[in-house]
Amino acid sequence: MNGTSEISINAKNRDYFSSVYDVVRLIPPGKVTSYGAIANFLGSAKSSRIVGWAMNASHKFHDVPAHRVVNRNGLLTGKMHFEYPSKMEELLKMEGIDVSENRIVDFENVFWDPSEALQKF
DNA sequence: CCATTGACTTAAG
DNA sequence: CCTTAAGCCAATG
Repeated sequence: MNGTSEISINAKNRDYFSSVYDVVRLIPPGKVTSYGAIANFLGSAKSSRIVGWAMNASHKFHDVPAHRVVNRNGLLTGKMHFEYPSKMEELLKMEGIDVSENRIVDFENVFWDPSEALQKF
């Protein structure tokens, strides 16, 4: 079989990466969360950078709404990694989230904390 | 195994 | 609000 490389990547990253993707997939439309919140929910609050690492590879997984993950200030720090820089902002506004100057407007009101919304598994 | 990197976060000035 | 610096940890070469 020739498609084993992609599968092996998935298998190798299954532990942490897949857990991150699971959480991101559960973010309700119109809500956002932060890298640190995801890391905290997964039990490793200091691995927020690893969550960003996982998101960098999330392009392979079409079900992951990466635009709903921002940094703890509500800044769209990952926008440069989309197909084009304004894509992230467009996707957010399409869900009713207002964005101004690369920042989520009323960030605390649209913030979705997986630790409160989800049961730990 | 060592050095570098990074879609983070916190603290300090 | 701005920039630096340090801590952090997995991936990458």
